[in-house]
Amino acid sequence: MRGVTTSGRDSYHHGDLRNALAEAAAGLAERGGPDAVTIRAAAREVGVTPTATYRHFSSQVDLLEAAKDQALDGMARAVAGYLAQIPEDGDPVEIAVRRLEASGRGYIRFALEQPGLFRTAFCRTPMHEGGRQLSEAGPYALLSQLLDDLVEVGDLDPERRVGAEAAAWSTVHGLSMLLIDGPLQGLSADAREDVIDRTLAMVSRGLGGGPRART
Amino acid sequence: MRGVTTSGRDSYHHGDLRNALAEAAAGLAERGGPDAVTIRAAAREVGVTPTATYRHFSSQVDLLEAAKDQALDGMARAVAGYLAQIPEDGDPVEIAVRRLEASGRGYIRFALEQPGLFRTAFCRTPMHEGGRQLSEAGPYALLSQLLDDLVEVGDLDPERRVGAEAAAWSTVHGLSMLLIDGPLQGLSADAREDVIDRTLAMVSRGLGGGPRART
DNA sequence: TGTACATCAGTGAACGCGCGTTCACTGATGTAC
DNA sequence: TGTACATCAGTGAACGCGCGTTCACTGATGTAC
Repeated sequence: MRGVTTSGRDSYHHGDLRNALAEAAAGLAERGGPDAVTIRAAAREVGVTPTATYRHFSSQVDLLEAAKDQALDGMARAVAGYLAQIPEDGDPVEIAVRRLEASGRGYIRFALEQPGLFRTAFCRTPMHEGGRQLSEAGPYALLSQLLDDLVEVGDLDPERRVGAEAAAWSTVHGLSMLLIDGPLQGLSADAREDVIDRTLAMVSRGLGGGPRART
Repeated sequence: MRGVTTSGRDSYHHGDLRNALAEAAAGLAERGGPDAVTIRAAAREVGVTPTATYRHFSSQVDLLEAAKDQALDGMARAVAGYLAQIPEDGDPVEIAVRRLEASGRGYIRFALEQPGLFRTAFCRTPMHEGGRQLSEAGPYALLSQLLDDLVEVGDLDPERRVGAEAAAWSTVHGLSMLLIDGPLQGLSADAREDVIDRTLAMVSRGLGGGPRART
């Protein structure tokens, strides 16, 4: 019955189980964080036997990593969204500074709006063997570009450019953590915005220290 | 046999079970993070029935919170240790700046040396009802004091003093996370030290922006 | 100093749960001829 | 176009695990008289 159409969705063969499971895993992560991503729960959600999962994922860790990927994608989208709001014309220095700030803001916003996904994106995973994930990661590359722009535009001293990714990322990441799980949890919306503004300003100042810092 | 002495350690009555369990919980956290803190494991470690735990802790969460407290204590000690190394005499500005830096360094060191405890100190706990933990926490109070000192000494503009706790803490906390669980995991010891130095310098600059920043 | 008894701090067995994973299987699909 | 058969993607039952928690209990402790 009704197994006739729509690419075999409810026939014996699912047709797209891997993606369906990955999305279910992301949904579980969104609602309950990394701990909620279990094979049985994902299978349940899709309406399939737990065993079926093993046709597409080698283990629970494998499934969790799929959820993690989805979470990272979501974060990248959020950051890109904020970045896109910055007008492209005007003073190049201001643009570069505002773009960096916008990316940080997008990062933090994502953490606040999707804490489950955020936690999943950064949850521990049984070691990938070989830490080659440093410069390859999307967010890292984007941040690098933004900082390069800052140098090119003259707001960031090249000598201070080294390791600036880590410094900027640390602040924004740490603030996200403290806001969603840590001692900054209970802040009112207003207080939160203020803290975010001030913290991002500190990064701009501490990194650039260019002309704008003296305004 | 040998149940005669030593404050009844191996008699039927343990004598100090609560503390023993709390310490066992901390040990579990040290080795395996917050997830390793279970009632059964703690009881096993102490050599006691799981049920006995319920004489001293109302639930697993209660026990986990004890481990969390121990972890926070350990962190406070680590920070205090670094702080104590800064000489008390000399240029007041430099002292204040170096003290802030030392506290950050102690924080990060603790995270690197005791990742299990660090994760436990900041793990999620089923809500304490009423977020009054903001200004009461030991680390927060200490940080506040250090920043006040910075203002008093003239290196930190009072206007920038507001919310500076969050900014400084965020950076140091975020860097810790990225170093132990995140994309900065694979760094060599040297690279790690460099990143720490540069990140702490960014904070000093971004916060103070006082005379030292122009050296 | 001795005894009766309340209280306290443990034991031991058992429950139900959800989990990851394995196994032998069966229904659906697609391909060679 | 039709049929035989290999392959693939699921099912269903079962395993063993460690967990949190409850229950009725018992041995040890300390206190009143």
